[in-house]
Amino acid sequence: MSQTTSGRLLELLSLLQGRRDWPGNELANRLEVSGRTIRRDIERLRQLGYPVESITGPAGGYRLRAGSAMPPLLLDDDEAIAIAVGLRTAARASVTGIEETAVRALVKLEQVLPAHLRRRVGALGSATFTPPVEGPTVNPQHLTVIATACRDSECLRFGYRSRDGTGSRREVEPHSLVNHGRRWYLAAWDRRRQDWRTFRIDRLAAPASTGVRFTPRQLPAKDAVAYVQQSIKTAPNRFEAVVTLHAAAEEITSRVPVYWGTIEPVDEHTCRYRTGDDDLRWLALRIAMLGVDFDVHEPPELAEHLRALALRLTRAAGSQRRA
Amino acid sequence: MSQTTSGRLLELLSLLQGRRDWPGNELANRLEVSGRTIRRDIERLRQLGYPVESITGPAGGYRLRAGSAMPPLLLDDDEAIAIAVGLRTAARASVTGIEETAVRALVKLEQVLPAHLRRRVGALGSATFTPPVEGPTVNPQHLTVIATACRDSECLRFGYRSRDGTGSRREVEPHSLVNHGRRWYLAAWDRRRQDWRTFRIDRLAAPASTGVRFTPRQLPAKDAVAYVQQSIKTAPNRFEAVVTLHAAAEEITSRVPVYWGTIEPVDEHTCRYRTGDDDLRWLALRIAMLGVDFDVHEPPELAEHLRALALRLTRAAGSQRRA
DNA sequence: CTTATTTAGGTCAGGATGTGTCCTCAATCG
DNA sequence: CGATTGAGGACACATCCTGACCTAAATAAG
Repeated sequence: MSQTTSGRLLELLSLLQGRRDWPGNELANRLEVSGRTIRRDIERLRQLGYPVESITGPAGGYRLRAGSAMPPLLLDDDEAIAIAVGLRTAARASVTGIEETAVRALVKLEQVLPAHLRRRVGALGSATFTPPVEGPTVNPQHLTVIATACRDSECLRFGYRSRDGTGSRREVEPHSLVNHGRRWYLAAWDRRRQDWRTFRIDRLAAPASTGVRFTPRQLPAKDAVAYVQQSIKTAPNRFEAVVTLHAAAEEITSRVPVYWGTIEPVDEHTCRYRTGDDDLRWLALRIAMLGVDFDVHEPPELAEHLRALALRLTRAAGSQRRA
Repeated sequence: MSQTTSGRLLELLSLLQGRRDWPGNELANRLEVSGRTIRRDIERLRQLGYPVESITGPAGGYRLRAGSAMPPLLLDDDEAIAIAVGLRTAARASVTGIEETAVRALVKLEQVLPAHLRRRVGALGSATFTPPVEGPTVNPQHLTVIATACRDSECLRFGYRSRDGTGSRREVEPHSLVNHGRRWYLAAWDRRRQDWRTFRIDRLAAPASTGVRFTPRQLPAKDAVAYVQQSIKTAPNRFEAVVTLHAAAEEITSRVPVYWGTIEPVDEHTCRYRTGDDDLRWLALRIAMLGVDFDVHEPPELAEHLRALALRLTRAAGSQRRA
């Protein structure tokens, strides 16, 4: 029984996080120490920078307030799972600009996530929402494997399906994981080809750390984001749409995430919308979902697709018995 | 300088969570203690149940492994934000079955989230994805306020817009927050009406804790979920759709989350899909997104809406210069 | 194989620290 | 006003923590 006091401090923190108000003597009973020690422990927490409020009088007690720094979070199993799942979706979101941080936090969490919880997260992850019309999806498992390898400078091996469909096995020294547009990219040094490459995460299969350490190289660019940008600027989406929306620009902008394209006002009641995607169905739906009238200028395939879709809807509606 | 050792233990844990491998003497430098003390601290962590692996020899060091219980998570600012945002989306998801836990974790986190971080989360939250055609959205801020009040047995005050559109101010003793279908409900004792009520979270405005404590009452049902179910079973969706899909049932089931309706096979190439929503546009899109041919049986409004949509799409496609 | 590096851990001495008991004060609620 | 609850000083005692020093074992590189 040596570090009872450190352990007790953590337990105390955990109790304070789990409920708002704790009378001192209840804490004393739980932790099996005298009330005086509890007061001293509270003082210790305060000195560590975690503000504990206290209320005197009957119905008084202690309460952990928000301070200026994050205290250690003490989570139970379910909460840890919820956080893991939440971070996975946040990492996948490609909306908020925190995807990379989410992955970093996920790496930190997964490193210490007990095995039985990891299994539960995995089970939930697969049951999780699969968008009906999906663009190629990034596997959050892959993200963490890759981010971990980046963080720890360990070589990675994976299969890769390049743009033209040919497959290959790669062995790389991963540099950074970058979220750009709605996609994830890995900037890495390809060991066989002896050169820098970027890989789209949704195109790679079964990434695994080889366990081999490497000494990080200097990326031939200002930073990873810049590098990825310059590597992919030549290869944007398969379809680039230009449409005129019959609605005010302001009305639309609030509803379209920036990464989904750009809105320019034309006049008070119309605006121009540019957006791209590899998948026509997805592209069409995105525009249709806006719920306003519009005209398609580019590309011809989109118009084609819309006509087909319209036909399908008309047929579906027409098949109803009542006119 | 008294509780240097507890503080140092936390710091050590934080370092070990932030990177994989740490040579002992680097830790010693960082924490400004001797190597012997580091070894002792590591031993302490192990005795607290946090498995620290060690590798001897050159290029050796310490490494925090996953154990059988969650260690305290030590997060930096950005990570805390990512987690908060992730939990918010997880709470809103209504897909995975972990929404309630996500809210609980969120409450725990928000209780200790420093003010400046809270502001950043708020900013991100508002910038966050707003679905183009949205059902009534639940404000995650409301969720945490309500969940906190439930946890701490504090009275709540809020405005409520009932089904028929009339508004009222309520003061309640919150009992539980329940996620059901795609919606959130609050089961609570209405103080003015002296009776139990359920409230749809997306219908209430500006919930705030009054600070008044109450002693929890017994809910007149097995549990909160049961209570909410029995209260709402009379009032499902505004529109209930029945359609026949021209695709195999298996193909569809994998792509439709259960709460979005039921699929029954009809024959090898067709199946019946039942789903409901308050919003026709949303309902229509959900079916259209499946990307298969279909026939609408119910309701007539849906057929109407589809025809209108089809017309819009045809016009949009036709307006292109090239045929 | 040898050597250098790194963790493991025993021992010791001296100072620092944690704990319970006892006490007085201050704040708050009914 | 009285009961309850936190704040915190004082003291004595046991415990613990730390750094210094030492030896052993594992491992990677030459």
